[in-house]
Amino acid sequence: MQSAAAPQDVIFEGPGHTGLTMPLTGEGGCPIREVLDRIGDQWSLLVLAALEPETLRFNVLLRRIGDVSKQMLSRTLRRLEEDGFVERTVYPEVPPRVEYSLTDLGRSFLEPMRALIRWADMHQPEVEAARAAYRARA
Amino acid sequence: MQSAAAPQDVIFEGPGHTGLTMPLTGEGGCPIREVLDRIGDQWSLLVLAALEPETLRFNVLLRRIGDVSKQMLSRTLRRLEEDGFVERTVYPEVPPRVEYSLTDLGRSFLEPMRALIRWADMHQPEVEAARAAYRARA
DNA sequence: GCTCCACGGTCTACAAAGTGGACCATGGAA
DNA sequence: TTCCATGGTCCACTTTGTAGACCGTGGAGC
Repeated sequence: MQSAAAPQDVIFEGPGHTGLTMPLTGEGGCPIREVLDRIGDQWSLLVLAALEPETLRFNVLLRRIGDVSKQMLSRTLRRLEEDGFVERTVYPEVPPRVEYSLTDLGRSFLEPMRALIRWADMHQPEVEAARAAYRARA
Repeated sequence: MQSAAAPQDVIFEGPGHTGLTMPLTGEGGCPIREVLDRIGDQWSLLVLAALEPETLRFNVLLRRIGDVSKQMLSRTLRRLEEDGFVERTVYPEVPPRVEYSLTDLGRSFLEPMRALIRWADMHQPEVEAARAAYRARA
């Protein structure tokens, strides 16, 4: 539901894109906040990226990412499962085997993410330069 | 610098995009982590969006976003300034006036962000459905 | 038979990060 | 004289994340 723009709403529109009018505050549904709720945490994005090429088990994922704690990985995966980004399959064997894989929704989410990652990769030198300039000023 | 792919590296590549090979771990420069360092926090993205249409003063920004604390807004702005996304201009008046505006770098960053926000807007129903299904299963 | 390991987690202290509100100096308006 | 607004910082408190112990099961090695 796309309601009329309130005075303080942001009209987030750009070349070649459909315009998007939205509030910034938490009360109404703000798409930016939606995005942040999904990927704004430390780990979700890394998990999705790790699962992109292949289905992985819990402990493999843990080692692949490296510095995530079991608890956070567990939570992150549950939230991603809840939101329909990731599918969890339990094989009732001993020792237990649990596999995580991307759903179509999760896969489609990575599409726009790629653009963002490429941006970061391309503009990293500019960011570094800005930081150096800032340190020099201060 | 784009080094050769280690076995556990993710080859993050998609239709119509330049491939990107990267580690997921924190040691090497992982572009995903770069992105997260920049926008992964609660507020940076909202600040950038708020500043997109117009230059704003500190307290206006504070009220516009609504539920950000002074401290966090202050920190967020300083970090964005440091990274070259935002420009800070102080007018030596009384009471003090400080204005924040986007730099070209900041503006260019919002470009790929738009795609992500549109994704969130478009796929929100699917996410809701996934959540409902999850609750029903549980 | 006895010990040890791997599996996918959860639980529990502890540490780090975020919050809301008080506080600062200044000058203009009421 | 009192009060407000400015752009912050500082402090106590709460929330969030971390590292590591722990769980039950079964198979491998001794």
